[in-house]
Amino acid sequence: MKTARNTTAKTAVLEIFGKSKIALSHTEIYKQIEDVCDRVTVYRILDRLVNDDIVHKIVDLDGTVKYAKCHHHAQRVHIHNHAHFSCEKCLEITCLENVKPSYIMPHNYKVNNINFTLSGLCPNCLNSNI
Amino acid sequence: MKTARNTTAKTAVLEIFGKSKIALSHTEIYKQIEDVCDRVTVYRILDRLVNDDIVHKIVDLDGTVKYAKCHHHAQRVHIHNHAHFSCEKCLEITCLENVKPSYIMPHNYKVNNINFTLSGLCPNCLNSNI
DNA sequence: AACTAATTGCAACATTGTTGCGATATTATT
DNA sequence: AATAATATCGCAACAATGTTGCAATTAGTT
Ligand SMILES: [Zn+2]
Ligand SMILES: [Zn+2]
Ligand SMILES: [Zn+2]
Ligand SMILES: [Zn+2]
Repeated sequence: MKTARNTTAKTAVLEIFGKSKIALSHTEIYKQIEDVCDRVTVYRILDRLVNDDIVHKIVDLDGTVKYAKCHHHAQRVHIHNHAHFSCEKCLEITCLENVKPSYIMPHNYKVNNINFTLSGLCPNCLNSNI
Repeated sequence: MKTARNTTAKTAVLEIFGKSKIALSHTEIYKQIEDVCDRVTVYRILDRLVNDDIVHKIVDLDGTVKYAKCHHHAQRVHIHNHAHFSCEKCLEITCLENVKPSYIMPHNYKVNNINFTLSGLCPNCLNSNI
């Protein structure tokens, strides 16, 4: 049993997540705190935050990896089965916490987790497109 | 208008896709034909096959990129909106051509494409698990 | 203050994918 | 069959992203 520590770098990363409404990549996070710590440290902090269920990892349609803070509501059990929206124009990824797909699976598969990502135009880009 | 050519390398790649029931990564393909052509050639062939709608690109939950042959049925319009299954044990990715999710989106989003990937145990690994 | 273990920095490495360019091979044309 | 046009290839070099080992640092505890 290891006890997590509150380090300067970890605090900086959490502050960035607190300010952001969208999902962020390792590079985007690192650029904001390159004077605080090393690249590798950011990777390791993100790993730990994912393991501790404080942040979840999202893989975009093109393979880009991003991270977003989890919203734990009042639920005891915390599962990241919500959908994500990937804007083709501004490339932002947003959590769609309330969008949950329904589907019918063939037999003989055991589904443990799902990943549902939609792409297109986000509200911002849709409006500026008129 | 450029006319595609049938080269040795392209034929080799298509043969591999013909034999495989599951999606394949660039590396998996290249390993089978490294005496035929260069790594870069495999990348370029895959790009072209995707553009020509002969193969489709799949990004796994962990960011792994794979490719699978398209099944064009009798439909005129060809859209890759089917789901994929990613086995957590054998790591194989399978196309679930008939699984299509239904969902409700918030307003102000324009959805152009969806990516729906389920993970868990495939029929093979489920049986060998008993 | 001293101790313990989590965390960090750095360097080195691995994997995956891209680009430029001269050489080669395929296809259509004569 | 020879020629011409150009799609494709090989190679080398580069870029982006992520990982690992290990010694040094630092946070939390006693
Ligand atoms: Zn947008
Ligand atoms: Zn999310
Ligand atoms: Zn399996
Ligand atoms: Zn598929």
